[in-house]
Amino acid sequence: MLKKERQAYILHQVNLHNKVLSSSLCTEINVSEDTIRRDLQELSEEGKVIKVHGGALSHSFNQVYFSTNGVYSQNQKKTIAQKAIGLISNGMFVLTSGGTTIIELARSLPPQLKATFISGSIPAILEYMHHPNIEVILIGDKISKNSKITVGSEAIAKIKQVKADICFLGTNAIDVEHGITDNDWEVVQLKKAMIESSKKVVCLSIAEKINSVQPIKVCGLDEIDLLITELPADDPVFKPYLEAGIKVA
Amino acid sequence: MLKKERQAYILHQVNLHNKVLSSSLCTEINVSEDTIRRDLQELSEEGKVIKVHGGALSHSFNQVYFSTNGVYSQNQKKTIAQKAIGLISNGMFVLTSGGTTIIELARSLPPQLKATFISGSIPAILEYMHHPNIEVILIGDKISKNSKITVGSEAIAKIKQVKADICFLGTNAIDVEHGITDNDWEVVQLKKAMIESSKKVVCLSIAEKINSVQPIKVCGLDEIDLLITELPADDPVFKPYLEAGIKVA
DNA sequence: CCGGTTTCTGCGTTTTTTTGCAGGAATTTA
DNA sequence: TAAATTCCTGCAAAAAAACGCAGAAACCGG
Repeated sequence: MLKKERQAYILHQVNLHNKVLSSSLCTEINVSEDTIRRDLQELSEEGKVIKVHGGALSHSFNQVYFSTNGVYSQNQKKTIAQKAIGLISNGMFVLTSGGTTIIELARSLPPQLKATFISGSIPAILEYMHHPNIEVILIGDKISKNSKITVGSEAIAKIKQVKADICFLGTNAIDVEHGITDNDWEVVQLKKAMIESSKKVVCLSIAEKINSVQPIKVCGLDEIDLLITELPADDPVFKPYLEAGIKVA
Repeated sequence: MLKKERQAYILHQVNLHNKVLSSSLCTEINVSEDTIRRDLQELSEEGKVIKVHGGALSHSFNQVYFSTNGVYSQNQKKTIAQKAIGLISNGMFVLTSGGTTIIELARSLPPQLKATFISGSIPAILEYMHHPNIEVILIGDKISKNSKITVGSEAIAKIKQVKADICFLGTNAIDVEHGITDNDWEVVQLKKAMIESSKKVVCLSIAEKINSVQPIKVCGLDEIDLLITELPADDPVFKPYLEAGIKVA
């Protein structure tokens, strides 16, 4: 096998699988590891692949996972926020949890919207406060420094006193079988209370979190009215969710 | 699994869920905890994640909102804050109002201090949250956008449930004859409640505000235990206050 | 076709990287 | 305060990479 041929094969494999192992290449092509290493070296110098210890990665792999993009998935979150805003109308009482998607929602609220937002999330509250026409109700209690949200029985009791028109939950993991799950016990208690206190429950989740599971259960899918992601509602990934009776937007 | 691959997975998880536990990662990827720790170490050195005890946090989520606004008369307020800090000891329950002097106090708290701070002021809460050892209790209710503090009957009711060791009031105006006065009716109600709920009441005020009057009365001098300004305690301006039975520091 | 040169490849050795492990220190939690 | 985690340091084994070298193959001008 010619050198050029070999390198073409390697390149092909890298682009196909986003990664190659030197060890598997040298058994596939039946050459020594040194040869493979030299090939990878050259391809790397030409910028065709990214050489790493044990093999090589495609350039796209690096772009996807190590993007210097400041805020992760911000564009997706903006899309989600826009869809969510369509559900809010003047005069509504809106309960929200915390999380970066909720922050994006808070930032994207149209200035002329007049509504009342209720939350215990400090970052979310900060955004709501900047809005000219929104009334902000803060849920008080002990602050969890991790999640930057008020947690505890007082907070839950306060939430239970409310009857909100709609509740937006930033979602950490959603799965057909396990429903909504999360990783912070206290935050889960809050979310449960929020769900109980709202006429309509909307989950905001970037598509990547779909079909993932976290240790603590928030609620089953049956308690969710609407799931919002950045994908179009007819994406095949939603089929099992639609069958479970959940609406998708 | 290649090292880069592993790190990409970790980064992905962190950005997705805002936090990861070393323990869960090492079972997911099936490597030792040391390896995970080393990966987190590297990613943290590259600024991709924030390493914490037991795992890592996403950088975007941990972003702190710094109110870098140039504080008026900052040096005087720093002096006041230092004097005030001397009154706080470990284990205390501390009630604070809002205002820039209080913010300065919050920023100057020594890191090893362990105490519980209770407030409805959003800027103050932000500062308390940055402190490693302080428990923060947030007073909830409607937020007044003007004063960035929660106001209303719920907030007052919550304050009345507390019995704090000490209460720090940012003071807008103090006068021998009229006592403490302010210009926001709702904030005044809060301060009154705070005074009632505290064993000891301390007024923080820059000297400029001494002998000035505002429209709404908070309380008379007799309800104040201590007045702190940036001036030395024996400054002649305090003479009438000392005669009125108030202590000055 | 031929001698000389260049390039390529594989092998042995040395060096570097990676990973897991044991202990003791530090931190968190009850 | 005591127990349990988690963290750090040094170390050793395994894997991979780098290096030097030599034989083989290809190339090339005459």
